[in-house]
Amino acid sequence: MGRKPCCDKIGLKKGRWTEEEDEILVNFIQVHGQGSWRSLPKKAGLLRCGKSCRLRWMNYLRTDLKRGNFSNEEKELIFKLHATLGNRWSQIASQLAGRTDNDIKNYWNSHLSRRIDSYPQVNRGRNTEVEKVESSQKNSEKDNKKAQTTTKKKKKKSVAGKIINPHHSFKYSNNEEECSLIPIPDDDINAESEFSNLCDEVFCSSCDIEALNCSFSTNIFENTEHLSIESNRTTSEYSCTTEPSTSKDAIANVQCSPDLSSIFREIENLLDIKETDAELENNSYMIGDLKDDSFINTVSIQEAEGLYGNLASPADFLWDMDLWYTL
DNA sequence: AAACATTGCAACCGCGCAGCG
DNA sequence: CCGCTGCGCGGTTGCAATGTT
Repeated sequence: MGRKPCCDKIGLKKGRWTEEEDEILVNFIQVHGQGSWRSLPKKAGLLRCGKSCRLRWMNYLRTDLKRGNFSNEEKELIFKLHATLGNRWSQIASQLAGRTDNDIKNYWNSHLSRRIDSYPQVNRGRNTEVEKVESSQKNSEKDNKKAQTTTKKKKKKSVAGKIINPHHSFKYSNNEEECSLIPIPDDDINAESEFSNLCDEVFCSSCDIEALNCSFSTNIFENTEHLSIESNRTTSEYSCTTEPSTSKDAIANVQCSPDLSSIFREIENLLDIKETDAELENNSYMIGDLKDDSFINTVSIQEAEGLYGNLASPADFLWDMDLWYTL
């Protein structure tokens, strides 16, 4: 026996709500209050399903709802909460006054997700393994396209000064610099958690002793004396190769914290441009447009830092780490 | 100007869960 | 403990608005 429908759908209206229907619903709830959605339509005289009434009220007619564009503070909070909560939209919505889960879900799907496709997949709620694989495949396709465009760009210049975080490996990997490696203790290895396997003992041979903070998903350190790291800014993945070796065998693709890419995307967001190529130069992020290869803008490091102040979660901590550098 | 493609968002659908008898 | 009911959630769809060719 199948599940009983939530209401008798025969003769019920579907689709967009009219002003008259809205008025009837609002008036009824103002007099009788919320609750008993199943019986509400009949009592109120609406030819709608109870669920439809509830949805209309919760997502649109409630007086405490905030309309209009999401502020930068709200966007930042959504990023932050999504990193820890995944697609638990109702929980995210509970942290944003006046925003509904549907609002946030829609905004995420249409605006934000495409900007952070490459973020590490942390606690993604009820997503299945199949969905994760599919998502990963989609991202790869996008990244491939983007990579094809990016290769047309001129090679990046080196950055003056030291950067003590994955920026540096990113920058130097383009120049095929090597990083020497100090093995991390066994008890630091925990394959269960992407972030718990945090290695803070990777030293870059080309920039004295400064830590590169990367989170590795697999133990790639055993019997490895040298490690060369290539970073893909678009995917936030670091592909590692051992050195010396007869050939540069890729031994692992490791996921790293959202590095510069997260900042770049935020900048893209702020400047309302769709696809950029950005680099750190002269104490500013240089923003170029991939479409016509033209220079667009610079954003100071202080401005970029300001985007990510007072962050607390593990993921955000790593974002913060991305901003550690000395010049 | 028309046809087609893309985007944004309101609304729908099905499932899981909690409460209750 | 079991089945029923209603609610809430997250995924998906449909369509109007907007952009592009």
